[in-house]
Amino acid sequence: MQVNQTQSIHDRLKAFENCCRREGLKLTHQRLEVFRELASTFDHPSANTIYQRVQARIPTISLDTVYRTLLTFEDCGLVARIPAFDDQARFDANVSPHQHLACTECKRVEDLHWEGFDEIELPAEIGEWGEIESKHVVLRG
Amino acid sequence: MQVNQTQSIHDRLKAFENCCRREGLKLTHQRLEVFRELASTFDHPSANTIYQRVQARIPTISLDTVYRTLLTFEDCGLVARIPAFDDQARFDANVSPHQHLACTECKRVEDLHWEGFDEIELPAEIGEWGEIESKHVVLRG
DNA sequence: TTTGTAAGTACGAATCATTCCTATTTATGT
DNA sequence: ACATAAATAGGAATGATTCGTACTTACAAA
Repeated sequence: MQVNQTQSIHDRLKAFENCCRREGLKLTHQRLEVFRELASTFDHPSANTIYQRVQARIPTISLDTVYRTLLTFEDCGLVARIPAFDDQARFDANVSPHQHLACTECKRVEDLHWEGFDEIELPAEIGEWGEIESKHVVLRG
Repeated sequence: MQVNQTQSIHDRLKAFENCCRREGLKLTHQRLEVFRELASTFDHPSANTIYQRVQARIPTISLDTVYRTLLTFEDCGLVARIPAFDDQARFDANVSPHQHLACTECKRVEDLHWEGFDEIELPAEIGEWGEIESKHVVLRG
């Protein structure tokens, strides 16, 4: 049950509501707006950026709530944490498999659809480990 | 101008000295011990771990010096920074192209030689960007 | 070998992202 | 409408990393 990028915002919010119900999460104003914000942009914002944007609609929201909400969503598989830079995490509501380009100059983060990357086989030694959590690519521009 | 993993510690230290001379870096006791420490293990330590280990030989060394030294080495291409976890950077004196497995449970980081990964072609859109800085893989175990 | 000096270091303070604490508020089942 | 467990706000705490600055040292030139 993945949130597909091609769905409309409305459909994605419906899917979001279903997911919350399924996971036993309360459907709060804050969670709805944080998700809506992330689902309606493609610029992979940081927690602080999301905080500032959501403040326009919920002036009293706290940064802590944004952080907690994003962590909750990450645990549910609703959003992906992108380790684009080592000082600040970025987030993406598109959880379908894809990679990212992160510019170390302008701090922009873009989607990268890298054919072949997800197809090549992982080395055998990985069998001894566990589940793959993430694959990440960073470039300088 | 890469420090090859197969070289002996002695040869690697020689190569290190040459690199410092070439870059106009003073060959200080602190730099030598930080490099020696990193070049003699395979466990990809954090700055703080390196600090603690080097303290055995230089009791007065400061954590700040370790951080500055590692950054200097990174700029020279003497060590690689591994963004294994988002709270703490790890370092590797092996700068030849390879990947890493990072266990989110036990925080161990291992080398991963992933045949094929370095061979597959990058998408064309990357031409518009700049130099590739790093490619990164994380797994959970 | 001695010396001048720019580079490097130590150490505490500052920064910045993220998380914790706790009193207050709210979504949701009954 | 109510009870209650979950969620939130806001400020304090944490932890990695970096700065400011006075002291020290590697190294080149004499």
